[in-house]
Amino acid sequence: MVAIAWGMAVAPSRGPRRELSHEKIVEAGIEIADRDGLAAVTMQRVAESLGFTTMALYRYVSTKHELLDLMRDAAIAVPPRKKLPQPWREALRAWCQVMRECYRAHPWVLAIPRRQEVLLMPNAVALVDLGLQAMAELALDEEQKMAAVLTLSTYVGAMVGLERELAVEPDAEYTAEAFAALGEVITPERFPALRSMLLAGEYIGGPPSPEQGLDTELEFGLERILDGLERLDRELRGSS
Amino acid sequence: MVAIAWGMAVAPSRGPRRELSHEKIVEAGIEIADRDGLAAVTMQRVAESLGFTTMALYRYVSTKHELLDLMRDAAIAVPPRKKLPQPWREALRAWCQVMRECYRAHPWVLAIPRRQEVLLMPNAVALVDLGLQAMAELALDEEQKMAAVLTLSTYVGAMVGLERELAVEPDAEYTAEAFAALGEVITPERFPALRSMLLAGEYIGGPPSPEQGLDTELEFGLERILDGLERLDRELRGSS
DNA sequence: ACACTCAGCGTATGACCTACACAGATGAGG
DNA sequence: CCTCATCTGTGTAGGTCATACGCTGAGTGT
Repeated sequence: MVAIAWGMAVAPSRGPRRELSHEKIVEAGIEIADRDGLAAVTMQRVAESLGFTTMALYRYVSTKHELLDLMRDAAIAVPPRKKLPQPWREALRAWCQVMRECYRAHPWVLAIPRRQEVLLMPNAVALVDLGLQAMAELALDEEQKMAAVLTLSTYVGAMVGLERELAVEPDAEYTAEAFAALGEVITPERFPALRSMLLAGEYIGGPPSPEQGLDTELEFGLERILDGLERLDRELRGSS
Repeated sequence: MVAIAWGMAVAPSRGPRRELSHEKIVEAGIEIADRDGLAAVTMQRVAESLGFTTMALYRYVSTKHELLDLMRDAAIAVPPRKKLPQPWREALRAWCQVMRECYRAHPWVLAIPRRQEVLLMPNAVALVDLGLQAMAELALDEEQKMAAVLTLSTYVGAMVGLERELAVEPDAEYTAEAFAALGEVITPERFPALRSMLLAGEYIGGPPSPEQGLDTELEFGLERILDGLERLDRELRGSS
């Protein structure tokens, strides 16, 4: 499966000529997911959008989940030879921006459960590499850099994921009246810290978020993490 | 649905006595999810584990997803009157620890797609409140505190979620040999930063992770975020 | 030329969620 | 105390999915 993603799958030479290809199938799947969401990606629908029967797909893909994995990796492709700005802080911001754009363009990616192999697929690897490049000038050791890459990518993915999940439909129960009604159960003694904020409408996904997603919040967390990395970098330099 | 979670659902007084209850159903669902994973939670199986027919559940829950939402909120209950240590940094660490334990005890929680309403359910609210309590002494304003709560909870959830996803089964393709084979496609010019680390086995989920999950990495990111908050706090105090 | 291999198709099976109608229980109002 | 609207749990049935299996015919290495 990793082999397929790297384009190393060996096409058999014996039988009839293949009319489909991994690329076509993956592309069709992505198109459907982009338009109608991951739930609409059904073996049937992918096949018929290509003009084939459902079972034809199984000559190329051993399981639906394998198709999804391939779709993910294809969807998170980084623009090749992407140049990162300087200094490292700007580079990491740009890197996070790349991921954010990927996820915003293909939000369904974040709903696909991950297995270990996906970490070895080409675009996942490329993304990690780019993150490491961004941190080239930092004084962290390799293990720390890898942990930082993981932290940032996980964080960005999770925030965009949350944003999309919450945005699926403005919920009928998530209104000002509902907030007010909750004022009765959200008593000061049970929820000392939260009560005032909730009544003021200051709550997750409340204003100003509805329009702009969780952009402000994502930005906030991102800057904290970068600050944290900066401090670590300084400490490591200082002690050497 | 939010009403059900808050125990404010009005039981009708007209018909036959109810033999089931939301609590029993949710509990049965949790038990199955804990034992066999979220995929095993099927209306049929929940019902039969209680000795009823599938359709009986729909008198209490309008949709399977509603049951899952209720299960989540029930599963993330914080020990009541949980005391947080001092100072704020220790408090936030403890808060994250609480979440981590929740997610480790009920990993399936992280696989349930979230809708806006879930943010209004009692234990979700309690968790936010606890996070805010932990930050009481910080100089951040309310919006910043809320963003910090969101950042930390999202981050911890995502890391534990990733950990569980990757741990489902040690993948057959994720071995030392596979790494070596990838050495051929992971060329220095395409992946300048990564190559040496990959060959040294220093990669996400590689050693020392297999045994201990992503604990080290989670800890790393957490400390960076806390450092970032500390810096922001200092800046806000300094400029006042 | 032959035999083996493989592509795409049709059919079938077994989960699963959930809509709908039914029979009996139960309590509110006269 | 009677009556009837209301609600409970049940049985059935329909629709959607993933995918196993066997078939036909195409193309290739020997």
